[in-house]
Amino acid sequence: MSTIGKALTLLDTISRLEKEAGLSDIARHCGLDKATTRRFLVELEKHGFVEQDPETRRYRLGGAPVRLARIRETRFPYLSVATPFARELASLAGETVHLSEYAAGRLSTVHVEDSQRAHRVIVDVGSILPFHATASGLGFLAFCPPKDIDAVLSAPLEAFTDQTLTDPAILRQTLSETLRRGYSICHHGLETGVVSVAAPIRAPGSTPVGAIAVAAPATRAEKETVEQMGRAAMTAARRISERLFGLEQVAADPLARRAG
Amino acid sequence: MSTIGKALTLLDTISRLEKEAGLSDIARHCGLDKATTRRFLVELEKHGFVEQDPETRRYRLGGAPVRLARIRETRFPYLSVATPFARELASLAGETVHLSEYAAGRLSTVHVEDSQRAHRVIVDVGSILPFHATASGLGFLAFCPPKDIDAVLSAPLEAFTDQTLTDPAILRQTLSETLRRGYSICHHGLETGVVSVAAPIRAPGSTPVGAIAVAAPATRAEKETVEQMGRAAMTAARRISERLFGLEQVAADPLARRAG
DNA sequence: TCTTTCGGTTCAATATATGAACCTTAGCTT
DNA sequence: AAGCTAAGGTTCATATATTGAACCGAAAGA
Repeated sequence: MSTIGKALTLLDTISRLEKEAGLSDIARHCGLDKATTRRFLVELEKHGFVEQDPETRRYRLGGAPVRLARIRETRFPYLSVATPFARELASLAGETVHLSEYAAGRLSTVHVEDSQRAHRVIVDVGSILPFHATASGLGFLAFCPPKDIDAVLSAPLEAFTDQTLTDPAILRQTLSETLRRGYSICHHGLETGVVSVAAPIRAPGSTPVGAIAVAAPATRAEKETVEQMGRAAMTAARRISERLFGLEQVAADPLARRAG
Repeated sequence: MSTIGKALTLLDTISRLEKEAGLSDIARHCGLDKATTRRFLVELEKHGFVEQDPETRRYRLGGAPVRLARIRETRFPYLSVATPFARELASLAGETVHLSEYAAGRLSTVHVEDSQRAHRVIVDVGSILPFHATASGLGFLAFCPPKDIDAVLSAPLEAFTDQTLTDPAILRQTLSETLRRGYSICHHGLETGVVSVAAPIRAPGSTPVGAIAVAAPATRAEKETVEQMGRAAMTAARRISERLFGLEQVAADPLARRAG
């Protein structure tokens, strides 16, 4: 792997640590030499991607990504467009809603609207959503071209619970159901006791860019409730997609839709 | 410079381009060889820091920084804490307000609340604020330790307008006034016709982490108005700082402030 | 006190990055 | 339509940056 790749992997590792970590800790997590780790950290720090606490000497995520994220957001306002719909969906469903975005071959959680209930599903911002074991992943993948599906299903599929689907044939069937239905359903895929539904956010006829999902405790997931949540997620996803891609088309080609 | 440094500089360059750019364009902007540029872009793309448009083959900022930024924001909620105060300040002052964060030796704009007026100052999210030529920069620097001030003032200082202060002696005086006053004032430092005021966001007795600034057209910047805006910015900065660092102390040491 | 582990550094060995030259395609000029 | 230019992308010998075992001093545990 190239040096850049290693450094960015290190950054990713840091982002996944619960809290600030020391040099040796980070080196161990990344499987890198301490000297190498240090040089990477120093370089990343120079550019603001990590920070070192001057007292504890531990390292944490820096401020540079914030600037980049804000720039991206002004050009492709995924969060600012989707968040209000996520909030609406959360209050409608009374359950935790999360938004994910596809980047670097992975689907990662970029926003969470917590349910107001005491008993609710907790989703961490920044967590990676496996394609085969989450509603978001299935809802996303179902609308991808066959080669992407093949790529995911031909890799080893981890069983996170004893009910995680790992058989490619069954998953293919689940995906085609999802495609037909318009939203995905996932029972206990990543964590036992959680049922979730999701729908992809996408330009018409194009690969999805992310997904919106509702996650509920299984005790509140009657068949009919799940269907309601699924349809609501699908509607939210469609409205977000229209706002993101419909308007962009207007901006790019004003004649396409006058007075839209 | 290390390969990592070069790659991150390239990423920074891309973030600064107005719009998506082609390979040769990017190579020229970075002063790198086309082959090198390409390898960097491929590597950055693998990790989601840049995206390539499959049609135009142009490159743009990717989604990975969004995930990192959200993680950082959950650990250090700078934007979510500061934004409401910025909005309040913007409506109070009736002028554009912007928030900046210090990272990688630079102060960069991470949020903007636009003034409602037709005639207003425009600030771009992601723009870099020079320390000597903006209210944010001066307000930040004034509260930094002397060695940081020396470092900035000993480097060449660009004159962005014919009124930009570039004389280190005068700047030192401006900084000490700012320190005494609690907020900075900058007349036509970066752009002619703009007057701005700013105050640093900081833990007590510690180096600032950013600044909040109000920017107004010079035609609306009477001496008294400027003072009012300055005091308002200072108040906003103080309240943001308390929320950020006051609460953190409580969390770290619950006995320090019971029933806060 | 002794031991271990920490953050951080050094330098010879070596793996990696580099860029001139190249290819192919797309658009423009003549 | 041929000819030209510049685009994106690739190759491979060369040059350079990366690597990691061994090292240091400090600090935390035993």
